[in-house]
Amino acid sequence: MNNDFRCKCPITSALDIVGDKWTLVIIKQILLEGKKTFKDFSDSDEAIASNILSSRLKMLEKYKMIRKEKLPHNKKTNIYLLTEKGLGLTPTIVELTLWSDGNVREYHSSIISDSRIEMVKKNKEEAIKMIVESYKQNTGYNKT
Amino acid sequence: MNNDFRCKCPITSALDIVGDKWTLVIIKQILLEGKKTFKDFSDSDEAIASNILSSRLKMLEKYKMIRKEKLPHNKKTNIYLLTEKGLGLTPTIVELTLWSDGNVREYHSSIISDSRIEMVKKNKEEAIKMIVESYKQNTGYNKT
DNA sequence: CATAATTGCTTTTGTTTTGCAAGTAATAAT
DNA sequence: ATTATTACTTGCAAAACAAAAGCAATTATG
Repeated sequence: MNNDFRCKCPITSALDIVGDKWTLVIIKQILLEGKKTFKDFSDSDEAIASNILSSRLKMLEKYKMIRKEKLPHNKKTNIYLLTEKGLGLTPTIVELTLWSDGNVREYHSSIISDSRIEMVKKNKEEAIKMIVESYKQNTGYNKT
Repeated sequence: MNNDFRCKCPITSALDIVGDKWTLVIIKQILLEGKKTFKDFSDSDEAIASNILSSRLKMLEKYKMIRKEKLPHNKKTNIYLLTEKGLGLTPTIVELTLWSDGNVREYHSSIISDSRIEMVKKNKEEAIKMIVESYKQNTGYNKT
């Protein structure tokens, strides 16, 4: 596990886990787009390949950022849920959204603006809390 | 340029630019560690390979997140400075730091804690402003 | 209840990106 | 004038990624 990390810097170490093209996209999809099954992720706009999705989900489980569950009467479909650790990335995702909104659009004019962004601009702290609460509500969140 | 982006989601588009192992590390080094030359980055703890460093610096320039300058009496050494766009990632970097501090240390016990983290925990908004101001002060920041 | 469809993967086969080592041209220091 | 430094580039091996196909288990359908 220690070899997953380049050095002792906290930022670099965070990026050793979430610093790639897909990890935060998957977390975003769970947190903000209600996605929760392998199929949900596969079908997304971002079109992640299934082998990469599989490896990322395993990594996210390894670091306890998500947990895998089944629904009572379905032995097949896996439900991937964010843990507190995973939910802890909400502020990072919110800040990335704001940065993108202000700085990336000029390079990519068709970026769409989530309606929640206005809420975030008005009261960031509150918006983050609401996003997390809303996620917990929608998933019947209970365990860590 | 349009092909640099996977889809219309702002978060995914942000990650199309900064979503990799190195980009935010370089920005962190400039913002928080006073690094500014090719050599500074090469010599860092993270030990980035020079070809990757070179390609990342070009990409960061392309997206106007950094600019390249020379000092008056040195025709050789390039000085890489953050633009407003680059500085705009300060909140994201701060949030990543906080997340790492709280959630990654258990997997990597030798992570060190920047002294500024306490300041950030006390007053996030203020701390972000101070980090940006401090950077501008130290570099004699004037252009965009 | 037999068959078809779906889900959650794994495997295979390229292609692209990364990492390491070495090399180089220009400038600066001795 | 020679040596060292800086900012790269090049070449090659290794790792990661991507697209497509395959497959086993489960679930839905006629």
